[in-house]
Amino acid sequence: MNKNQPKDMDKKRRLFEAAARLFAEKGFEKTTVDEIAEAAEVAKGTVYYHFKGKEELFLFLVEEGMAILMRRIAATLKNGMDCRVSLKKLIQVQLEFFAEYWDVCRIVLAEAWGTSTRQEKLQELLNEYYAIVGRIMEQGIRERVIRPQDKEVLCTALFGMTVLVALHFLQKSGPVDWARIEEQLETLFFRGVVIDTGNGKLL
Amino acid sequence: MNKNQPKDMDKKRRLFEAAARLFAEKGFEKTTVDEIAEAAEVAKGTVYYHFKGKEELFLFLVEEGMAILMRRIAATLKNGMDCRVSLKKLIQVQLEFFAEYWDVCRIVLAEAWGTSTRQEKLQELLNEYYAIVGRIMEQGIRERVIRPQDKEVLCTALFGMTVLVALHFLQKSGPVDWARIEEQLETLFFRGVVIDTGNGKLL
Amino acid sequence: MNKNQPKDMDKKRRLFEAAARLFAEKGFEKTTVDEIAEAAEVAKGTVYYHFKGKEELFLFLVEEGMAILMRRIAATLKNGMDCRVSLKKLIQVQLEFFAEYWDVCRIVLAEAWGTSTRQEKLQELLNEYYAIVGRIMEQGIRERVIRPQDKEVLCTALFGMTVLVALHFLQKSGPVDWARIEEQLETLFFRGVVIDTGNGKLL
Amino acid sequence: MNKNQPKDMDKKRRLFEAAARLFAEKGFEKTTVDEIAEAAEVAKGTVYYHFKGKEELFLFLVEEGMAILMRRIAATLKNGMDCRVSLKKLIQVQLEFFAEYWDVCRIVLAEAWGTSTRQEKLQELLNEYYAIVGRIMEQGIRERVIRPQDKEVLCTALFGMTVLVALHFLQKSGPVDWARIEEQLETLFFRGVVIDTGNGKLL
DNA sequence: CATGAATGAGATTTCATTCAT
DNA sequence: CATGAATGAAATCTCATTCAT
Repeated sequence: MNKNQPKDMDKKRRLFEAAARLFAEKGFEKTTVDEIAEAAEVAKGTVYYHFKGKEELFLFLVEEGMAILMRRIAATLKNGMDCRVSLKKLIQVQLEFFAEYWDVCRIVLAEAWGTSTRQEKLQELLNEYYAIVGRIMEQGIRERVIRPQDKEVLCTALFGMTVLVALHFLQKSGPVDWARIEEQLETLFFRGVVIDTGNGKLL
Repeated sequence: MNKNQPKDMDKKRRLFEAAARLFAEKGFEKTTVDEIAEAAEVAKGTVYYHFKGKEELFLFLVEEGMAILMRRIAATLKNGMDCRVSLKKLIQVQLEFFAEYWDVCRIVLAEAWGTSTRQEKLQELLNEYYAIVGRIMEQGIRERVIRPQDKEVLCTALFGMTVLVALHFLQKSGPVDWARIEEQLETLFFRGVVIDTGNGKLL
Repeated sequence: MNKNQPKDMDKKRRLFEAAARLFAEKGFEKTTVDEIAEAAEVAKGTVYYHFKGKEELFLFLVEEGMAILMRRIAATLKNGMDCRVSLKKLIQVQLEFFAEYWDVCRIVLAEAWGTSTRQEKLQELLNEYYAIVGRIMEQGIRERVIRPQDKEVLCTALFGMTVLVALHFLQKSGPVDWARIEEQLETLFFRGVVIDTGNGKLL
Repeated sequence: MNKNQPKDMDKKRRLFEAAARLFAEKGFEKTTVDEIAEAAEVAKGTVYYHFKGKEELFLFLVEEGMAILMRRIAATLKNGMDCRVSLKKLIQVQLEFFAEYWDVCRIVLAEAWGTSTRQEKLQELLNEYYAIVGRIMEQGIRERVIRPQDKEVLCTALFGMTVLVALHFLQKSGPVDWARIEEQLETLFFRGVVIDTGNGKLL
């Protein structure tokens, strides 16, 4: 038995990847355990050997994904950083993550909006994320760099624009110019869409 | 023969309303046809008399919802309107719609991110919406009111921030101060988060 | 209201024809009342206006068909006819009938072999037919023209060969040379397949 | 681990046997999957574990049945056999098979006359059978033992008489004298019904 | 470690028939 | 005469989970 053949390679990882792809493509409910096992090229029983059930596999998936995002954010943000730099880097890290973990991202978007246990868990994970971003916003407002506004609006708006833009471009086939998108999102989030007339009036 | 008695009210409509409520409350998959029939106070067979199946009922729902949004947008935007006013009203109509048709929106949001046939239909509807918003952006850019940027980024970003903010607040129980949210989104989208220092530099 | 338009023409007859075609194509159970009504271009309720139910429509169909066959046979056979002529004419009439009422014929073949009420009724009709043919055979045996054999075997064998041959050629597309088939069946039934060696031995 | 206990006996085989019995007793449509599962002493889900659905179970059944008939025919016919012996044995094997597999035969007979996909499969199997019989007829005609006639007429006529006679007697309750029927069918097929007058004239 | 046959609760769907108009 | 919306009993099928090997 050659343990180095792809077939022998970590069945748990294969399950993880197959599940991520399928949940993203068809949603949690429409994806069957049979399909996951088949896509991962393991027997159905193996799913239940590694995970307590479909639900646990799902949570494992999402938690892993969010943990990765969190680690990346933590690695990027330094104490004492200018909040504008923090936000700039945050957008950058987010776009990178969304592009790399497209599947996890779609899963979160698709499954976060109900009231089941699973969905509450997702909300929790999102809230953890909002907490981090919220602290940056607070700092900015304290330092009078950011317009004093409702933190929750700012966090969810930033997340919403970033994630939907990323998803939109990933759904289209063809190469994506991430640098350009990042720059435009940054400008949009920092300065808005309206060209400054210099007279302080928007309209 | 009083056609206005609740019991005489079009059973199809009753089904529509029951389904919208239940799908939003519990999601498409978790809602059973039995429940829909019971909530609509019709026999189970009646669901299949009016709709080819659960799936078709769902699509009917989503199309109706999007049609309502489109009609509201069309009724609000006038030719020759300043594009800033148009955008302002767009945000307003969207938030209103999200709040009023939370249930349908949640369905759309939860089902729009995959790649199956059902989801393609939703993508199509979203693209129609983007087309309308895109025209406003183009006008603004032409009139040098809006910073020249990628239309697609602007449209999806606007939709993303609006929808995720709305969803976030609707998820939390308790009353929502929509006027405040609307104002903040407007400010954010028009002027960005960074306080203008007057010297033209962001950082 | 022009009563002469095809659409207004005898709805009962239209139902009859649609049902015959559909029962023959798909069998009794697989054919739905909706389909019959649609094919006949009448409302579903109309089926129940003219017939007590699906079962009755079926029986009406088969009885009509068998009655036609019986009438044709009665019109062809004369008292005092040579039994060989009778049998010749019987084969002829049968082939004609099978070709003309292919549908009814397929229905009988497909639905006669169970134990439900419907199928017992069919058996009854077949037995009426066998009775007539049986009388010819009896006469032939009495007159020492026909080899004395079990009447039931002779009747069912004659019916079996005629109906399956007819069906086989009707199922193939393209024109059928009925005269040739009739002649061959006659030879086969009268003289068998083996060429007479004149020495009285078959083998 | 005694594999020979009835309970250990392949559940797929138990399903097969239960289905064959029930389909023949009550017909395909009237037999429910619940009944089949109950008769086979397995859970309903087990039916769907082994077969894609009721339809597939049915086809599996018919194919098995036809395969048995084909094997029996192949085992009986030897190369170089006199074609009269071949035909004699063919009738014998067919009658034996019809008597033994009455249930499967009834299914085939009841379902073979339509034009749907299911029925096309049956037509295919019948054509295979006709091909074998056809070769015997050809041989006989070449050897001037069989009256030169349309092969198709001979094959379908032989099948038709055999099957309808068998069915007729199986339908009646009570014991059947198969030897007598076989002998009569043989005489009929070989020599026809008319007593040879020696003068070469039929009429 | 891993398997896959087996399960059964519960879902979706079908369809002959009824009935008010 | 004819309709077609409505019904509900009964059917088919799905699928997460278990468990003996």
